[in-house]
Amino acid sequence: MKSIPPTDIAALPARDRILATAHRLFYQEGLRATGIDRLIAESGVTKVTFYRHFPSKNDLIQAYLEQRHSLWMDWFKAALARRDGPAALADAMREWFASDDFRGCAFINGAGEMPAEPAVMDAARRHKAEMRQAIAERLPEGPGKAEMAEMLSLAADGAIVRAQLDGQADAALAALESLVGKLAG
Amino acid sequence: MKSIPPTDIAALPARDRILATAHRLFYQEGLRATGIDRLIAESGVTKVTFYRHFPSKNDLIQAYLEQRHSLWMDWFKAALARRDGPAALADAMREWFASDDFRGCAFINGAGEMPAEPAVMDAARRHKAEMRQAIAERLPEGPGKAEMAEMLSLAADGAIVRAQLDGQADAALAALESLVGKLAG
DNA sequence: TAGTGTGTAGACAGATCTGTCTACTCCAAT
DNA sequence: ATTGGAGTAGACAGATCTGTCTACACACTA
Repeated sequence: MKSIPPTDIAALPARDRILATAHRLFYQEGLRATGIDRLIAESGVTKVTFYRHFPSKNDLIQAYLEQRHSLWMDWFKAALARRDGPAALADAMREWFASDDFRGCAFINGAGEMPAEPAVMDAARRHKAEMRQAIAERLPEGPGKAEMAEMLSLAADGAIVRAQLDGQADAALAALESLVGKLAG
Repeated sequence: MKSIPPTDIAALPARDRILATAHRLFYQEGLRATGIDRLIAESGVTKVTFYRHFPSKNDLIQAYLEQRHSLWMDWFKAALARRDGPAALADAMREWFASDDFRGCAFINGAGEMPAEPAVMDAARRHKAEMRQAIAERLPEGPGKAEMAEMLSLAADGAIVRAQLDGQADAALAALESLVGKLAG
């Protein structure tokens, strides 16, 4: 999976530069760890421009989470479609974990960091619900479909966390593949 | 599971009051979201006392993570010992998720929030490694033991994240129990 | 008694944070 | 030509943050 978002932002309009920079820094370094002066410097805009497009830092955080959700979910659905059955999930995770900028799930990270922000918690909940739905849609119809989607989602989140904390993907992927294999067998 | 750490701190020595307050606030609200003036006010100590015991906020964060690890792991091992087989894991999670102060895993939250702090990332990695080991130790000897421990750990982390983001435990527990049942079957 | 350790009160400093504002320029549309 | 939108430069303000410091009191031990 290529970086989300694009890293060459110079030709973008100011708003997109800000959002791309925010996306990169918020995801890599944390929401509160990223100050607006740094966002402004790296976006190549001025403060007036920054605040013209995003009235507050929280607005930018929300825009970042929306963009993240949209881009990630598009990628996820496409990745799941490349192979039949639950093994597609492991393949998708392998691809994601291998990307240079992988640092876990932005929504898990955000919810852990800013539990007092309803917008962040809502975004996280909705993101995960849609991830489960995407997984479910690729499963064969039948009485165990919903349960299988729940279990696969649990496995995926466990693997995401494992890969993030390990700082590398091998053990997470091995465990995920074993688990998916058990569930598919 | 009763709250970690104790909530009635008035009779404790100053250092323990600081650490207990830090534990509560860091876990509930986040590391950076908790400022030292608040810690000081709620600990009932002065600034000199605070800094006499913890030379910096980062030192306090580390002490918090160490205490958290120690208390949680003691509880986890005891909880796993109450029942034979992988179902003990689901029981332990049920107990934890039901506690009033449950807000996910302090180590996942910390790693998501402060990836640039090696001490936080190390603590998270070690915590999860010891959790996997605790799970493994309760499994029967055999060729698939290590793999099973890996899969159960993945399931546990997935359930932890799910319960945290949902803000309630039902779906997480149902999914975990299904998954554990599949693995044990 | 003297020394040490631990506690109190809270003022202070500098850094960093988020957000507000003035003044100006350029471009496109009317 | 005029207007509006979007961009520039960067100063400024107040709040919040982490950490430093003076002065003093009390308890315990040798």
